[in-house]
Amino acid sequence: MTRKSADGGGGRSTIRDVAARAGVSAATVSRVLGGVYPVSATTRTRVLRAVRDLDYVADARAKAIAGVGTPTLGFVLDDITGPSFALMAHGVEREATRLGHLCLVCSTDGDAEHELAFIETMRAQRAAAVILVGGSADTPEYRARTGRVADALAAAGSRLVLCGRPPLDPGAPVSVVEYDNEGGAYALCAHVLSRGHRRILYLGGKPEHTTAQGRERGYLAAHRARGVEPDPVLRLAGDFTRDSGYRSMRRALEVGLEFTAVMAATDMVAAGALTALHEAGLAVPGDISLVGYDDIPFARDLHPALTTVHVPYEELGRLAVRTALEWGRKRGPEASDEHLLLGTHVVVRDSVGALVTSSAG
Amino acid sequence: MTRKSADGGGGRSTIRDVAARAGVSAATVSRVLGGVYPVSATTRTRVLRAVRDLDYVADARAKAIAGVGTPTLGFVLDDITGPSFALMAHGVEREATRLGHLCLVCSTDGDAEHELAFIETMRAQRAAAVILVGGSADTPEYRARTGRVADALAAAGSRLVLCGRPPLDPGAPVSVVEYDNEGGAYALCAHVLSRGHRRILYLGGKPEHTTAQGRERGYLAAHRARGVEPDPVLRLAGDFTRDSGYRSMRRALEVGLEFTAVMAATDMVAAGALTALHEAGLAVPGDISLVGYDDIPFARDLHPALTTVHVPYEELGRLAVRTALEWGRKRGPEASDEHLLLGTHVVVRDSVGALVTSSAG
DNA sequence: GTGAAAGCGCTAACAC
DNA sequence: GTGTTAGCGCTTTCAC
Repeated sequence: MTRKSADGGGGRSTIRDVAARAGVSAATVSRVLGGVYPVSATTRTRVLRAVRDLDYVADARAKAIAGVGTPTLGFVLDDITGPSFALMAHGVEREATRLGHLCLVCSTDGDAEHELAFIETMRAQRAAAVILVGGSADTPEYRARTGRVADALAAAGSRLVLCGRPPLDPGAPVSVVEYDNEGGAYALCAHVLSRGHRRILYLGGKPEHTTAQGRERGYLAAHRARGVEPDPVLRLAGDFTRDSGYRSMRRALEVGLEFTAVMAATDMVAAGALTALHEAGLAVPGDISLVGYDDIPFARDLHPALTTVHVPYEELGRLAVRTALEWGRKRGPEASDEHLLLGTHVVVRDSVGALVTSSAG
Repeated sequence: MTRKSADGGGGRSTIRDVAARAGVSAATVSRVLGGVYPVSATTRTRVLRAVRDLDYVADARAKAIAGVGTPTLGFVLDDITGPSFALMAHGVEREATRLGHLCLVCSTDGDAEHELAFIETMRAQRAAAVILVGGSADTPEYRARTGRVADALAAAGSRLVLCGRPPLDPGAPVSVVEYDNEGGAYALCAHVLSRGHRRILYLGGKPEHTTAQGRERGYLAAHRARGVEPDPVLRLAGDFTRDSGYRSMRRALEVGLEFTAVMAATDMVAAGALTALHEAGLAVPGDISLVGYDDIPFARDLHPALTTVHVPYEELGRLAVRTALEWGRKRGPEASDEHLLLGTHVVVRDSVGALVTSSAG
């Protein structure tokens, strides 16, 4: 048999199989399935019946290549397991499907190589846009290479969007949708400072990570605005996990670091730190104050409820796809590279106490 | 201009553009890009140079249609935002890309209609498999319709896999990879019972949800095995969110339900419940004991650390794709419908106390 | 209204 | 080694 015949239950059937069964041409089948083209009622029913009989579904890839496919959108994130990533991913996915796009995902576990490879794959898939979700390690190579893929994407009529990640070098054809990372950290730290604390332990992330950097800048700036020089000894690197927070806190306690408050780079880190504090018999906020960052749902259920900064993560994801898609629509005579900066705000709960001292700082 | 010419920076270029620029035929370009076909060194370099110049990337959809595409795999979940979903999703994604597959995602927010629609889309995309992640509402219609799409997928050489969701009616062409949901609940509840508790409040999920049902069955079975008849008044429905746990707990307290322990359907629910308990001035486990389910990373950081049941979620996700793909490979003469059942285990932490009574129960 | 034919971007069988 | 040709499954002119 030279030609596969797709009978009822067999392999996938093609438009020609349907055409044959209905006694019409493939073009006619395409037309009735297409919707609005004039077709006689009887032909239409015959075709529809054949479609049902064969359980036919048109091959989306073939349609795409013929120019009428479902647009696709790629998105990349470090690790979907992190609550803030999950929120952004959710926003991206919801908005994309709302706008009739398919979502191709990839998690990179922070591997830049992997990220680049996926972007290339998306280019091959002719994705309408690719969204990079969350911060990344910021190195000159990163900027150069990402700038290059942004160019490639742009040249192919697609678009790179940075979601929750700072812009590349100016001129790079990217859209960026981020939140005021540094500003949030500044406000948060200012709050802690205002309660009298002067030695605030900063439990950070990887030093080269953009998100970690932004938050640290906010921490530093808030101190300086108050005229207090932050002790470098109080800044510890780590990563954004619960375990990292736990370990860092233990270490800090073991080596006898002196501090009255701790500012964790994320709520997850804060959670781990809190447990370490409890285990050491320290009361929060009685002995030590603690703040996080992200306002994940869980933050309320820590004990004490965690003071933190709220970030509109889901909104961020939604905006990223909207921005990307709108750009695609109005692109042409100078659609300027957009840069959205969403606001954050600190949500005060019960984890920071006032530092009572005999003399004001 | 009748033919779009893809010069350096313009639109996406085709294999013919590359061929023209290199002064060879499209077939030759395809061959050098393909890899192993014999091509003269000089031709190869010329072609490669043209590829670089044009920044050419072959259209994956066209390749797919020609029979050499990157296989794709669709996966569906309720809401990526839930920690256990995120874990499974991570497992799925990691394993899929490890095996060279692309991942198309879709979250349904529990909407069965949406789920079905996405499966249909996956069929159109000729996905190698579609994985349904997490439990679902279990109704006769659900079974019938899902069975039908399973058939359709099977007929098209694809595969439906249920990950963390119980099997459909026997005979349906699906693979299922689940964990011992009921068994875990049984063990957990038995543990609480063994500490002397007899009135255990069950904070459940939606009554028709398979996961909620399984856990409730475990709760019930453990009671009966101990010879204690569970009071129906102590079973409250809700959903799997933190807020639901918080609200249910408050209600339970307000209406004066009597209980000495609470078993929450998930750790998230437990987190909310814990906060409500704290707010009511009740000590855990001093006054009331509490257990969760899922063992999400956060569970350790609740105060007290939460006793819960550990589920190998990420592994579940990985196995789901492996099962699906292996099935595709060895399918043919009776590859039986697989059904994997992974074990769970309770992890005892600090949230349940012994109930001291004058007379044993 | 409907069919034949060309074309989307690619690969593979078949020449030379 | 390399070009030509014929598909892959679909849509869309262009005739009739």
